[in-house]
Amino acid sequence: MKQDFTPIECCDQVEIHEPLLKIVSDQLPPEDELYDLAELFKIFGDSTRIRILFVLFEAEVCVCDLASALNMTQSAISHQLRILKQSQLVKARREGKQVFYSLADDHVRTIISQGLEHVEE
Amino acid sequence: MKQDFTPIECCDQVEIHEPLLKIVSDQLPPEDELYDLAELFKIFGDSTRIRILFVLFEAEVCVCDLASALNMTQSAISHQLRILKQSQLVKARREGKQVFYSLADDHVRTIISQGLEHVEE
DNA sequence: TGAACATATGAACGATTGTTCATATGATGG
DNA sequence: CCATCATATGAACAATCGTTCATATGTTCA
Repeated sequence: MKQDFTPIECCDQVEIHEPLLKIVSDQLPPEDELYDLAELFKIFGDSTRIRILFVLFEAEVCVCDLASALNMTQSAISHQLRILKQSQLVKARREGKQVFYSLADDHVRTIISQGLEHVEE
Repeated sequence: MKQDFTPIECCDQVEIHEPLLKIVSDQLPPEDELYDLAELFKIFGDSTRIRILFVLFEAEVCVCDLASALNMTQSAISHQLRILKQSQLVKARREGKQVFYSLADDHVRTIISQGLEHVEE
């Protein structure tokens, strides 16, 4: 998005180009919403985080169990949990020394299962 | 995913840990499916590609019009279209000098609108 | 209070990503 | 065939990302 906006006709086809620009400006969600949307999908775009979410589909789990279940270091899991929490996909509850994580809401399930459908074709 | 798997009890809580490992191995999709899933979401995790898809929600559009509508260089758009096409999210149709792109199927719409719902809260 | 355990976090590193620039490929019309 | 337009692509670069390592914070129990 470096280039300045210039309403130049493209492809020498003024009659296609003009209504297109109108459609785009009418239908495109605002810039910050598009950014947030991309940001959300970016979270799902890592298989460690996906695996964490799949475990949380089944149960509320502490960091240490997540690490051992997914066979990764506590640190790596903790870093990823922070990202998931910041994006409101996951919530944390402390119980003594341990912190238990669970899904923040059910959108996550829906989004991921839609993705799975596409992948499984 | 560097660490070797060792079935060590975690958090000194054998009674929690054991069934968890079972759940994980029973419910977790196979490794390659999780990878594909993450790979799919990675595609949506860029606002340029999201914007391209939003335009394609409305119409079949040639590269050059996409570039001017989204105010980006033809090269940048073309690179991104290649990624979208490789992931089967978009298909291409040549008509003379121009190449028109459109959505490959309707999963894309569903996935993105699910994402939007989450973001708009 | 101090040792032991669970979790969080900052810095550093290699790996991946998106854009730009230059150029190649492909199609059309003269 | 050649010039021109539309698109594709490879190399290069800065920016971002995920993991590791070392260490800090927070909690429990003796």
